[in-house]
Amino acid sequence: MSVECRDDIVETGTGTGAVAEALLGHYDMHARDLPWRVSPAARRAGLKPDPYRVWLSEVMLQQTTVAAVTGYFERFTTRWPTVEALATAPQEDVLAAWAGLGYYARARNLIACARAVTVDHGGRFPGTEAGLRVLPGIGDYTAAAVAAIAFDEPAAVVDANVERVVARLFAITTSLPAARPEIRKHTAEITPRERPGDFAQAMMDLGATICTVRNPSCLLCPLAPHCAAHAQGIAESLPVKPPKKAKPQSTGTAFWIEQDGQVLLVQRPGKGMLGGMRALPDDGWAAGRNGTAQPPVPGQWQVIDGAVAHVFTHFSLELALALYRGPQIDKVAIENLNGIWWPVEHIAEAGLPTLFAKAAALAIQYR
DNA sequence: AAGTCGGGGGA
DNA sequence: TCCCCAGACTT
Repeated sequence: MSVECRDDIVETGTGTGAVAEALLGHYDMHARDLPWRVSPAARRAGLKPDPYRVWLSEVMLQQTTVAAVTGYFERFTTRWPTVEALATAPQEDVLAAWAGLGYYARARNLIACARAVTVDHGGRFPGTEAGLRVLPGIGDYTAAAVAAIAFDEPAAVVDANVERVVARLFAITTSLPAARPEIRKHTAEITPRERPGDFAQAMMDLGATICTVRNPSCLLCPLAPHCAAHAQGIAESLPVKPPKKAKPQSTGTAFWIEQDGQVLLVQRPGKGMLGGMRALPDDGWAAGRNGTAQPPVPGQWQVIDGAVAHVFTHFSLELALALYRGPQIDKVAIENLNGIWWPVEHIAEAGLPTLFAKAAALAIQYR
């Protein structure tokens, strides 16, 4: 029996492997300065990240870029500095603060998770990956990330950046998602017992700044000597992804009913598209389905066709805007249909999702 | 395994 | 335009 010794395969165990060593050395010099991050220097001096801030940032960052999250993170942590503060906030306030960030189930789960941590765990996040994993809105990735970054667990943190870096490091040509188990196994192999949180963040920094989807900067990459895809000249082609499906086009109408300086809003159903969010009344458009164009009340309407074009994850929407032109409406009767009369001057604080914020901005021009 | 669920930034 | 992003959850 022979033993092959390769410096690009890192042993599991107590030591820091060659990949982790090279990566952490680079991270110590080039870590991004992010609002939720404890710098590697501060971290090594003993400063621990606040699990609440780590968790909040990770949930906000799910399928969302750093640039989009930064402002939201600052506003949330200023307004709700602790998990208990967030847990006791009214749901509508949290959803309104989340407006524009997208994937609103995250906000609903954020509240549920904050309340579970406060009520069931005395305000302290579970310190293990398994303990975190069962909380609302915390999946495989987020459980591993919080465990590693906030609690120093050597968890395998696999996000889209790590998938790309690892697929290239090991020249994995199996297409996603079939390659995921293999990627996870290799990630676990190269994750060090020392500084697992910095390692995870370093991998994500690398994916975001050097090991990019297109035009990776292999000449600047600290892992290039260990990278099988780079050696084969196939880095940019990995990971292999399945072809994506075409997006159907839907049409719908949103309705602007304004009286006495107030506009009629509704709260959308708690699940599904834009669930729980305040919105303009609409005609029931949905994924791959057109709305009826039927107004919620009879009367005279001015219709602006093609007012808003908006692209969702799995379909595109062309939204018409219908402006109510009278006669006078019984406002109390409308309220009984779950309507909310909102001052137009303060529409920005209604927390409308971007689609309806666009429609509202146009309506205000035409009123 | 496939579908649902936002929005914006970069090329 | 197209592509992707610190994914989770449901069916």
